Amino acid sequence: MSQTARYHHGDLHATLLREAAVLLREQGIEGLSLRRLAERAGVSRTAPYHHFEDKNALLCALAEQGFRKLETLMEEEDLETEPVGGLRRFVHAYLRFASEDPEQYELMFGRTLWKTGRPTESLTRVAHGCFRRYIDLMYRPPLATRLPPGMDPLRLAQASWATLHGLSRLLLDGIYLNQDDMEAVSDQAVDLMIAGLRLGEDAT
Amino acid sequence: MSQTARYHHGDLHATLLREAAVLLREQGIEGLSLRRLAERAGVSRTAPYHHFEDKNALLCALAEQGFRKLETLMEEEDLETEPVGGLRRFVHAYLRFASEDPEQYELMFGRTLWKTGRPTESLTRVAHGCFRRYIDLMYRPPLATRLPPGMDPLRLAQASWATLHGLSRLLLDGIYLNQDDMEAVSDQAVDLMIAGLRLGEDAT
DNA sequence: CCGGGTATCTTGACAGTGTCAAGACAGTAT
DNA sequence: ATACTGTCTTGACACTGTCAAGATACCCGG
Repeated sequence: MSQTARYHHGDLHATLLREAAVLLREQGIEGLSLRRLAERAGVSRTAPYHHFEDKNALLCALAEQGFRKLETLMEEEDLETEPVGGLRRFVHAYLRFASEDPEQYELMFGRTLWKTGRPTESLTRVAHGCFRRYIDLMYRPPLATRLPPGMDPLRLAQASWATLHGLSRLLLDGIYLNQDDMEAVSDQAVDLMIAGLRLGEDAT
Repeated sequence: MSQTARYHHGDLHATLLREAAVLLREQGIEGLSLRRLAERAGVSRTAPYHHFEDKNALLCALAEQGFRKLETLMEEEDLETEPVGGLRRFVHAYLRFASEDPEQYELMFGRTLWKTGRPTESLTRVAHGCFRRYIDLMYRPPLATRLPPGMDPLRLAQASWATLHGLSRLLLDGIYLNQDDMEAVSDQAVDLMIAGLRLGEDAT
């Protein structure tokens, strides 16, 4: 054994996930084929099928990792003491998350899994947990207590997430936004939210 | 000739575009293969290559059709006499456009063309014309004259389009929005814009 | 210690994809 | 009529995900 090629890989499951993440980042979703992945892991074409049911299942696991990262990112930001500044920093952090690994973001939110593919039960749970955490921001102080009367926190959460998501997509797909504009546009987006929240009236 | 299979199709170019649109709508981008399309047009696998350089070129032509439709849709809405109501109707019209032919919208704005593929010069021109028309809305009355001082119309246009786009994507990819929520969420989005524009102050 | 049983990994094969190369046919202009 | 050009065809290649069968290594009860 030792250096020589072993029949059993040892820790293929983890290796596959790790190498898949690299391949995804460097080559994009289109470049992430099971065969290339297997070759990279030093294993035959069909070996991955003993650790993941499907290509779909592997991609779901990969996306799940992404959502966990996003979740920790959301926990770091403290909106309690500084609502407006915290919101602004969160928006920037979200966009940075999307633009630092665009292909991962695409996988997490794209149609590959949610529309064309079949999202794992596990992925669905983690993703929904992420949304819920965001929505909760609107239901708890300091935001909840400052919403204009009659404004539904759920709807506001959905609309503002949509803005974040739309900015990310336009940027990542390279449609009519580039990285240089991003700073200014995202600040504008925050201003829209703040105005909608009428949040600037008693805090900075 | 007449009923019997002719060697020359006659109008393959137009037929391909027409059938491709049908196939796209019914089967989605993933289901739109050149071979199936050729079969549907009653022609051999490689015949399309005499009318379109590439699969990419064909998809670009298809997306271009979509942008033309979107452009006429934008011209129909009259913001001059009724800014707020017109804006609300425009938002609904945009989302209806996206949800009536989701696969077309995906093709128009998705990564298939803009990131993975190479957008045709012609497609780029039409798409940018569409953006420009939208941006112009912010630079001309009645909107331009009512923007809060210091607000950049370009940034506002980009941010608000991002919101529209994000709503569409979340809805179409079936992530955490469904058609039933859409009405309420889009109204919320309009409210955000209006608040940002401080538009409700002198008109309804 | 040893014999099964099981998890893991392999090769072979199949249907599907986009695309290139070479040849067959039809219409058009000289 | 002859040459030319645009159109369409068949054949082939490399690539994909996935299934079926067989080979190998490990583990656990006897």
